[in-house]
Amino acid sequence: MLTRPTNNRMRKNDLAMRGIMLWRCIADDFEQMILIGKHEDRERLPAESEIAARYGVNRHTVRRAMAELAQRGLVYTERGSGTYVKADKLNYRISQRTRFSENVAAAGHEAQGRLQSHRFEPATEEIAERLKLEPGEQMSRLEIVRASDGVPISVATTWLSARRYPDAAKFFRRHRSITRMLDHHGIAAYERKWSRITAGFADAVDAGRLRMAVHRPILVIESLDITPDGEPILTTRGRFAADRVALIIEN
Amino acid sequence: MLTRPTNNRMRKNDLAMRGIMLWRCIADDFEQMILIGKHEDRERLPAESEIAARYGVNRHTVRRAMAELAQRGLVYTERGSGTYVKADKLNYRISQRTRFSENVAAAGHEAQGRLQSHRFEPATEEIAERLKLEPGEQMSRLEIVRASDGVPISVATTWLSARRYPDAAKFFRRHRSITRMLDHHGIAAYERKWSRITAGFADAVDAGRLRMAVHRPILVIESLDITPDGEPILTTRGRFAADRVALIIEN
DNA sequence: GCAAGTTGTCTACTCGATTAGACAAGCAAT
DNA sequence: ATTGCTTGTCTAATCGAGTAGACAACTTGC
Repeated sequence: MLTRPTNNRMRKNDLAMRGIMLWRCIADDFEQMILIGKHEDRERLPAESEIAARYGVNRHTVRRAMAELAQRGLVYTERGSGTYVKADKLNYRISQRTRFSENVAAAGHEAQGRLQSHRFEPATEEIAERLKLEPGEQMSRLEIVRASDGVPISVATTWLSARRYPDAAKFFRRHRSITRMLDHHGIAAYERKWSRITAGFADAVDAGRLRMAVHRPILVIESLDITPDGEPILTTRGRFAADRVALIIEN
Repeated sequence: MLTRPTNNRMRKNDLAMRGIMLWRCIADDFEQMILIGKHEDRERLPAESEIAARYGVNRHTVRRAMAELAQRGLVYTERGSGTYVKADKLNYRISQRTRFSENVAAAGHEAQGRLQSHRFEPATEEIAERLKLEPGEQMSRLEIVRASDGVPISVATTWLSARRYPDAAKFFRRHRSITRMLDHHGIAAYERKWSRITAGFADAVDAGRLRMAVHRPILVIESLDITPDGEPILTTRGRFAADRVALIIEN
């Protein structure tokens, strides 16, 4: 809550608040509350008109704040009913068969994937070693943003050999699926060899793509995918919005 | 500096910056730099036009930011010459004879004092013990904001016996000086018995009066003043903007 | 003294934030 | 089905942020 919710004339005299728009203050208040965990998942928030009265602002200002929170995936609105907290994290299972779309489908949502950028670059030592290639070999580097019901979940950088998979970007752009892109290159099945999980903070670029604030935490998953024969195919560095995902590992 | 100083069209798409005004971002950047100590005292900042070019904004927007910083006492402008960093802290000497006005005068500045509020309240045990009064005795409680050349330095709560000094508020309001207020009550001289120094953060009210951000540190000085005979006169709880003051104790 | 550079001030304009009010559309419970 | 409440949408108006340009007033170095 604002320091003085009922009086927004004082806000203008409050140094800390000057230069920050009303809707942003309100949005930040609710974001804080939700991320702190003060609300249940699917909990109904007060009506827009009530929030407006509580802050002493117009209802439209509250709507602006809620629109912001909705875009960040923190709440969702149902016309005629109310605005509800979306505090559930996507349970993202990391297994031998790890597929983004299947993880999202299992949660009852619809998955989207979008190729943000594609370029060729030589393999670093690190990547060459992972994929058993020569350092300096030309690689396809795909930057893919993945979302669940429109809410961005992760941004992943994927490297694969440009020689072996020359049309990776083209096929991914067409089918929006790594699985089908590999299918076009004659790889019918692939599985996860290993995953390495760390945590950090979103940089400006990732934060923008994930529609999250810069200071929020992310989960970083580096991984290697192989054919059933053990042949390395691709390696990925994924950054997951930690506020929206929980990783599940079952043994 | 902003993440992308040269391009402020991207700023609008940056989630973290949406709803925060341009001048506020620029002001925050410079405040950060100055408080971190990246600038010398009296160092000249780039010209307004150059800062504007660097951020890709209009010069007026920079002026708005600088006005903010000037009001917070972080910079000062000299017409025709430039804008300069004001990173020097007021050396506030705590001695047997501690006077705000004398400390400010010693630094070559002009002191101001303003009675923010005045009310009567019974003495707490703590205060009664300090002043050798009965708990519950009626006290005058003065809230005084003190400034140096217009920059707020401290806000102090002073308690003295309403019975012995019935016109404390009236005389202070007239002369804006504790010394002269006491003179009217027949106290020609007084001295500091003890001071107790702690640190903390400004609450919303103090932050507003000190024109500082809520999260900035303050020095808290509790003290007792007595007559040369050892008779307790008043006790004070002062909150000093730590960014603007250094306390000097010489033995 | 002069020229170059800097802050201070003014006007005019556009755009978005915010307010205000009204009504449509949809949900839920009686 | 009706009633009450809620979100969605629209219009109109005010105010401040930000842009643009010009000029005055002032400082500094030559």
